[in-house]
Amino acid sequence: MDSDAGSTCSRSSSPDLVVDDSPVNFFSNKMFQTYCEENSEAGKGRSEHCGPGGKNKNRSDPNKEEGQDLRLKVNSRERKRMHDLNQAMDGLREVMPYAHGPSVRKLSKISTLLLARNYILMLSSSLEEMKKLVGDVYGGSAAVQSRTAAHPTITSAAPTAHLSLHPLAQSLHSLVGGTPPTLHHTPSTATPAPHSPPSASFLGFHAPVQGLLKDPLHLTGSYRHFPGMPCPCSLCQPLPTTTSTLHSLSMNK
DNA sequence: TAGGCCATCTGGTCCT
DNA sequence: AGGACCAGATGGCCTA
Repeated sequence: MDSDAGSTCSRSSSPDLVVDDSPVNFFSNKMFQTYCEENSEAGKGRSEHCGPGGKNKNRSDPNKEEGQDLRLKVNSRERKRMHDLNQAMDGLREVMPYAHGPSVRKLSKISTLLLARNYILMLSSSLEEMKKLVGDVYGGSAAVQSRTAAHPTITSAAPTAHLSLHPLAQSLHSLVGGTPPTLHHTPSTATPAPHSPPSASFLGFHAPVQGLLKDPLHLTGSYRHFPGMPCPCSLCQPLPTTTSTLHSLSMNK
């Protein structure tokens, strides 16, 4: 009943509603407002029927009207807060090296968080590797330090990730039976804009993996795996090399 | 049909 | 006092 409207706009973290990144625009969205109004009515009904939660105690309160208004306001705020949270989650999904698109099921919240965590860890370790590599190439850490000092943002993990991901992808997906496609190494385009977020194409993966893998984290086959990309499934968990904290990669659910 | 995921409501707690 | 944040409860939708 009441959740019909809710599910319509929230099931997919409001992809239909979010036509603008601005939260203000989002919440001034007519559709959302309509939903809120409808849901407010539904909320009343729900309260009267002692719906979810079943914690309604003062249904016969003399200040019922005021109490209801307050309750509706609080509910609306909470709803808005959760929508903001979902928007942020969508924003996180967008920058994750994972297949996007209408035909690909959206990552769940927990999977998004796990993937993001692994992604960060992988980039961190890749950055360390890159520093070592550059240090070796230029014969000393001084060169590295001078370069990083001059261009702090250029020490983005992107090239690093590209270099170190290659063996990672090979090893991981040979284990799971996937056939990691040849990584496109295009030196001319390998260097991203300094402030551009890491993307799959930048990391050398211009196309999704051909195979869809089953995984033990309840990700259905509709999820696409990128070779070497951090992935919430345990098979694709990157193997940390630098930090001890990386041993707890698989956050216990 | 069971289980996963999600949105929503709700009351409590903490902060400004 | 009002708002933000949190966690528990509940019910709907979807998929295996």
